Amino acid sequence: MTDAYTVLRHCPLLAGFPDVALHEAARHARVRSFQANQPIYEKGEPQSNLCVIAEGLVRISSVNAQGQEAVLIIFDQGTWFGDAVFSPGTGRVYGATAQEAAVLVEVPGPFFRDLLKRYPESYPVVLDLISQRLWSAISMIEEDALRGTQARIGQRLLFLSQMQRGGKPESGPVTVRLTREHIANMMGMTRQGVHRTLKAFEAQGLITLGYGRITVEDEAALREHLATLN
Amino acid sequence: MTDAYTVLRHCPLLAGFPDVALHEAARHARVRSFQANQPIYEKGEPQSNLCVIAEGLVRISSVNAQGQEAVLIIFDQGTWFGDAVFSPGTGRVYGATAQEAAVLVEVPGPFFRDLLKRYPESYPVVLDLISQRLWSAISMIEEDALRGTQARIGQRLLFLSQMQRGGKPESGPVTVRLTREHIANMMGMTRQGVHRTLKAFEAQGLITLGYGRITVEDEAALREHLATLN
DNA sequence: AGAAAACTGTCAACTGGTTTACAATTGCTC
DNA sequence: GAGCAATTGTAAACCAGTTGACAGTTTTCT
Repeated sequence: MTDAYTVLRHCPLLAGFPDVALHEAARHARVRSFQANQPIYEKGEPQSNLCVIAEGLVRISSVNAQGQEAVLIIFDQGTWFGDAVFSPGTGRVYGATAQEAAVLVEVPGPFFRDLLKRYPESYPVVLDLISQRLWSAISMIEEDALRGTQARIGQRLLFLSQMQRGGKPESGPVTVRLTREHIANMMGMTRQGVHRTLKAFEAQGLITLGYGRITVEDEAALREHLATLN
Repeated sequence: MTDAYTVLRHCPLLAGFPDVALHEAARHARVRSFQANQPIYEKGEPQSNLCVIAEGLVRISSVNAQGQEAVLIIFDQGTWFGDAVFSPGTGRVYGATAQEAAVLVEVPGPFFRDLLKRYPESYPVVLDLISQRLWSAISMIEEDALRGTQARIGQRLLFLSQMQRGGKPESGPVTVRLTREHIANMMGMTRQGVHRTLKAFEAQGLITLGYGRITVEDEAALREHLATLN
């Protein structure tokens, strides 16, 4: 099920393109597989491919000189990434790593930008989706500024569980396969600091903790709880 | 000097449009003046105008139920804002306020989106600039996660002073006209907490503090100092 | 000029998260 | 299935930043 055309066709970013265009893109695309924790690209690499996730999870992150990692976001099946796609010449700004085993469809940047020019009717969709990413980034900055750690961690869990569901309606528990340390790196906190909050959530029956995974038992209940605090 | 065409012509977002298009946009535009602290639009308003700053400073922010304000960014002369421009139908996501007395050129959203379709050669510039905003938002999230408060405050001061210069080369002190409280609201900190760091920077001769203003004496020196800590 | 409003400086008590350190568990590998 | 690496749980000392409170300063308004 890793037919390049099918994967591209289901990617929201490319929804504005006619089928001909996507078949052409599929011919120019390259399908690559990655093992868990294998790097996809590193900060600074000059490439500007558009990457669409056929399967698996991808972690976008930044590592500073002291070796601390900031996990910026985790993308799942069907979504796209590749930070230099629309600003050629800058090179990759952040690093991408396979969080779990993953299969990517990669469309060369120059080819993709050319395709956009040839099918300008696809631009509005692309603009809309990028603006939405901009807002969700800004809303994280907002939450960092206004809300306490409990609310921020809870919010992030909701975000991750929604991503896991892939947009499907809520129904029953959702398991997020991330270590406490990954969560901590997403929040700019320590593992121990995150632990305390998660344990509190678990005591309230909102989540269940396991080795390398966190299960959100009831998204609605968690959301409601978060609204009450801070 | 508030000729709508001239203002639009100097806005980087519109650099891809031919003169005819901008003259047309100018005819459809509305020029409005705002006093310091006057609201431009509030969160939730259904409009989607593109706002270009002819003069003054504009603060984009979000206020929560408890009345705390998160200052997300401050835009200056020549730049543009208006968060619903590219995703019509969502309404304003954040509020905009005149930080100082300001003059705006406002292009109606539906007209602007139509203009884009009629001049598709302008899309790449728009995409590039939006991606850049996305990255600068993400790099703030990254800094929040990885760096200590001193470095973050210093970095923000550099950002603000660069904005004040409007891209011109560094030369001599730059004064940022913001209160300590505004800085605190940008950092998600308290006025007192910010004060301590600023006082330390002043003691090192990196900045000078005044009523309602902060002067960065030497951007290079400040940048260098920030590199050493955290 | 005089008063009110906005902003700034400062300090002590408090507190939530970090740091440091170590033990217990889980899962993978040979 | 024994051994090892990765992950998790836990607790005390510590500390940076908040809270709350108040006095001093600068600006603005009348």
